[in-house]
Amino acid sequence: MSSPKNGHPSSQDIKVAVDAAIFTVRDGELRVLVVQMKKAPFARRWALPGGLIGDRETSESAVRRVLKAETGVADVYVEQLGTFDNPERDPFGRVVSVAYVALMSSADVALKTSSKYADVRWAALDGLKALAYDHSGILKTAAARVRERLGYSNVAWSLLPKTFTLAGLQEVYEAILGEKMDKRNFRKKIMAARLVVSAGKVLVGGAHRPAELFKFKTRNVGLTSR
Amino acid sequence: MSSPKNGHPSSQDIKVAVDAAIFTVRDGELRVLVVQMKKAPFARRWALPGGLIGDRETSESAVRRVLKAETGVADVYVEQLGTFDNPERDPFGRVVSVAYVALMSSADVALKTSSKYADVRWAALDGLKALAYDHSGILKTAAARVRERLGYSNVAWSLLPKTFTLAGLQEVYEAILGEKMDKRNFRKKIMAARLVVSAGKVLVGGAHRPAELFKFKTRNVGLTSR
DNA sequence: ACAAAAGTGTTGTTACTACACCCATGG
DNA sequence: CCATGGGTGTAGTAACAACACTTTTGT
Repeated sequence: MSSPKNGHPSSQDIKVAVDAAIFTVRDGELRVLVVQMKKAPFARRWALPGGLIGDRETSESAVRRVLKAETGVADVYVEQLGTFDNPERDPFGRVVSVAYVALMSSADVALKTSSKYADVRWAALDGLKALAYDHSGILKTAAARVRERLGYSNVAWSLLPKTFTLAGLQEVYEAILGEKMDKRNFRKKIMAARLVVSAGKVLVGGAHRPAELFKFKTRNVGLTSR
Repeated sequence: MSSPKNGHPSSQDIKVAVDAAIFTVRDGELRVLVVQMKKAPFARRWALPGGLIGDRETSESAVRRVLKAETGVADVYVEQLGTFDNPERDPFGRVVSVAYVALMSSADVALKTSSKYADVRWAALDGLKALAYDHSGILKTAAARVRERLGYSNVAWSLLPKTFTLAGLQEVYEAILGEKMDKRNFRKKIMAARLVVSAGKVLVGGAHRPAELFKFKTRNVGLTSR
């Protein structure tokens, strides 16, 4: 059960936080938003953004608050990843963290370094040194979750503008999965999944044959069966 | 991040609990362990077992502690399901609950009604009225997770004795998935998954042709690719 | 000999992989 | 007319679903 019978023993002294692994695709690769810590013992170390949740706030709204604060973007895909609660994970005291995964288009985001952090950036996953707290572990789990979701859903909508070409969509898939795909097979699979429909327009301005533009049927996250 | 820079604001007043959806297969159907509450406002209502986590304890060890207390069984499959944190979920105060799924063989369990609860039982999933707190929602998510896991892993090990017949294994699958399967296809699939190997013995005492006994190659949970 | 559960193969369908050429446009 | 990326089909293979009879034992 969630609580003892009558009132709660006030003995427990645990804080509840959220951490967010916010992904985007940039320069053809999957990147994650990391922030640079100011204070010891993590000064100059990179970490995932996060913060304590409010007394009357869900963890999901706390994540959206953090997201908004770090990126200014609101309409993104957010999914709970899991709760990390090693008692030693935070040197300042007992904090359990509910971790989330988010996906967003980096196009419309101008990262603004808040006073809270020394720096903010979109970092490639490899070449990222040990993060503060247990964030390296969270990040690893988060990246696996994104790859897993991609196949069976339309989560890619939050990484793309409203209309996009199939080649653009394929680039996103390739960036996230880290492998090249066959163009014909990719298009067949996407069409078979029926998540996407023609926008009835073509992309102009390319120096070559114009590409047909598509849009997602829905921006709600739909898991395709299974 | 998990914490503000220096020490944590003592303002936050949230408790952290665990809840466990403990499943077994009994009489050919999937059942869940529920406990009956004693005190208002949930007196006589059923709920999932759970409790607050200790200051120096992980949520997983808290769940194993609860499991041991309610069933006496220790060696079971346990998996984190997710964290439920609606601020209104607990009328006694703000409690976020880390929910877990567990699977166990009900054969070797004698449920003992602890003084903590009015009653304890293995309940079929349908015909279960609204549970206390938000436990109906947790249970629904938990059942979906078990069905999802079953296909891609050997989690069934914790539902079966050390050696078992393929017919017995199939009954477990049918109970969990709620559908009949074809015997030949089932056996092919199980053999192809290579999670199971002959124990070199046969089941005696049946009034008919003896069945070959099998065992899992490993009791660690192995996800079969994908 | 019969009742009861154990065990076993084949066929069709569907999903995925590999692979190469013509098309439409801008310059 | 050429350079560039857009767009298309087919054949082989692997995974899954449907389906019925023979075998082994106890009584």
